[in-house]
Amino acid sequence: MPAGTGAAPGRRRPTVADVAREAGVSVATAGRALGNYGRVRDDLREQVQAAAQRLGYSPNAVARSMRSGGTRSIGFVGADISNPYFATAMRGICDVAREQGYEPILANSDDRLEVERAAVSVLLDKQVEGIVVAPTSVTDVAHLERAKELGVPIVLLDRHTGALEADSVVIDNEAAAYQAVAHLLGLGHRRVGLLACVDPAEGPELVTRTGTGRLSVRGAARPSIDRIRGYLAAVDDHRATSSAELIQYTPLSDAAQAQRRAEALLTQPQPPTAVFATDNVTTQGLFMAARRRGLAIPEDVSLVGFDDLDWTTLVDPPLTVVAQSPLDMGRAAAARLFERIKGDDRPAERIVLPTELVVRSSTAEHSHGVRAHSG
Amino acid sequence: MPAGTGAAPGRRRPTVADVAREAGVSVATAGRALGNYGRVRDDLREQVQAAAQRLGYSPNAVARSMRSGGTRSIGFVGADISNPYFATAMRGICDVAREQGYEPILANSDDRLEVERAAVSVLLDKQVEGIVVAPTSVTDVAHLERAKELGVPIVLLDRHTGALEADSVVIDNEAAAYQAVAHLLGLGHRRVGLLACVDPAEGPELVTRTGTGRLSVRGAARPSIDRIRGYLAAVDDHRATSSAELIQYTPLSDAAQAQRRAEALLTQPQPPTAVFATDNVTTQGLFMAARRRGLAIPEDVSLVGFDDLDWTTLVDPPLTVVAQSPLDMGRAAAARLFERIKGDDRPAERIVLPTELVVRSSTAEHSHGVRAHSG
DNA sequence: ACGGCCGGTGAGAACGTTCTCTCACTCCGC
DNA sequence: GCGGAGTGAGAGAACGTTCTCACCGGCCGT
Repeated sequence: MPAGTGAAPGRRRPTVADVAREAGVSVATAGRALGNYGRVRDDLREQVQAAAQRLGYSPNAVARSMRSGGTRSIGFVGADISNPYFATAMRGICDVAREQGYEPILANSDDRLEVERAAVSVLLDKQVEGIVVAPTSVTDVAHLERAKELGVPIVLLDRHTGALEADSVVIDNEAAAYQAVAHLLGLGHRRVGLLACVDPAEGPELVTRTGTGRLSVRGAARPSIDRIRGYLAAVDDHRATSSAELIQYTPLSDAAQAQRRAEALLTQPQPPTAVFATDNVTTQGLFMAARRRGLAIPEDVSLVGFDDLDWTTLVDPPLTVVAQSPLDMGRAAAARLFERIKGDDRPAERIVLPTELVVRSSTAEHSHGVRAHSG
Repeated sequence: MPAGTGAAPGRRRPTVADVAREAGVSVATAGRALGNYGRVRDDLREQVQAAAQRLGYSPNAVARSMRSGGTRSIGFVGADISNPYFATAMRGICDVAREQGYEPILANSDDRLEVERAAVSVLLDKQVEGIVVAPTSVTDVAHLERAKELGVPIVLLDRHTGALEADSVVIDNEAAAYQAVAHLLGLGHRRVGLLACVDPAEGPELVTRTGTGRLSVRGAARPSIDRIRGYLAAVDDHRATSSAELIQYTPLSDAAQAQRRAEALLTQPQPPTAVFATDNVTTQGLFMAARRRGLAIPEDVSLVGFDDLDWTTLVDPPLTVVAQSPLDMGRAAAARLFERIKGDDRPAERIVLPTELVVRSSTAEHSHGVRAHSG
């Protein structure tokens, strides 16, 4: 028999029609037997399945999607998959998707709005059934609105926005930052620095002094902004030093730049005795800057970082950090997405996952600092 | 005008037929105007495009794929996207794919063959045009063979196999390991330990003593096996101590287990004075084990790790490592894949990317060791 | 015994796009 | 003025699957 498992590359895939012919039944019956829908006599079913086996038939998911509308694909749009935060979140999304029999399509936005827009557009054209997105902008959400209009549910990861009626999976960034900074202030530090992950051009405009002399931060609920807000609130509540010189800004995903900004922060005339970094890149930059400047941690300067990557316990001293779980966040986002895909139409929900301040050895009492303010 | 940008969620997407009706032309003409094929009169083209704009038309990629056969999707199957190696490789793949107008679909295999098989099968059903895979097995490749038969090119990442005629992007694992171990031996170490990433049940069976009294490793060209081979060759060439007690095995992606094995290695009666770890997980376990046991690096024990993750320069002392570039490997794999997709049918090629031994401060001369063997 | 019901089958439509084929019309040269 | 070439539009097929519908036979109830 010449037909069979020959290895001609690019051979046309057998179709239901081929199987039907081989089994001597109609296309409809073959379809029913293979697709497990409708009713087929048992002997015929086996006959069809045997024929399918012989021909090495497997269904064409594209044709199936075309007919039935469902692609069993979802999309994930994040800034950068090589960032451990997104990589781990993606892992969580993949796991849940696989349980549901779905495959995720990945797109990097590099935190650029036009790239994100294009990515979402392509995903919609590919008829994904839902999208998890860590949005670049929390104001410019027309492309996400369009997805919703087309009936494609959106779940926001890491960032929440009031501009879009969509589920989101976030942490309480303000509270987490507040807790971290309050920890430092509780140790007696009065000059606490901040290394924030915001475009440097944008930063100084965001933080302004109000009429009452306090610093405040404008802007929508991006994680870094909320973390700045938490920092300012803690400093304010504890009547610690509030000064623009204690704040440095650095763009996302630029470790070298983060380190330079950190060095600037640490080497000013009246340097902070403790610093809080708002994400894993700035944390790394901060640690390296302290190292390079020969500062002893925590004797010369206390450090609190963000994200509990595994290297934080490998360094000396182990770092005090705010820990979140991107794996759980990815899982939760995907789980919520599948509820929506299955037709859940409750009002949009904001799912807030817990963070934990993990106190290690990079923070200590400020020995020669101002005494706690007397009442 | 009631029709327009109403926000009824789940509204049917407009099709070419809708646009044609709106523009008052035939479906064929609308298709030509929108798809930029065939010839259309300029005024009609503009008319159609205006109608499309009005209706918010965008093409259904599934239907397009169905008709034309190309899905503009590729697949990537790796053990675990949350592993920095795979995450970075995926980034490289994504970048090249985007340049080509393709989207990658991601699947984790967890290094389990049956999961990998299922993933490849689903990808094929989804009609991906090519697959990059970091295969779990280098012998059981029937599922990859099937892809090739269907005309879907395969590029192997990280692992090469003679069992399949397919391009591969790898590093020279044996040479890299040899270089690392030779570096240690050159520093005067005679008892060099190995922490290898192989299933512990499998490990002892792989490494056996030959008739000439040498240790040798069986098995196909998996990275860890080749690295063991490089280790053995270096030890052998330099007539250093070759002993089963100097080798410990640990399964993939289990940092805790890796640490335990590393401690066992370091605390035996006659411990090694230097250790080589074969991948990033074992490197981390090794470092932590040395730390926990209070061993000074490099005074008490020299360490060489694998993979230059950013934490290797954050720890004290900075680690000597074998560096590879998963980003470049991902890029190269994707680039090769697209050549294949475009019809390149040259014989399969093995693309070997360079590695670099980055000497930092975790390795030093063995001070009180045995003198170099006299001739 | 006959009508209706039901399990089981086949023919064919439908999904939305691309592509082939046909045909009408225009313009040019002879 | 007429034929041929060339341009551009429309009708319809095709991709592979699922689903609707019609049909056919047997069985049951009356």
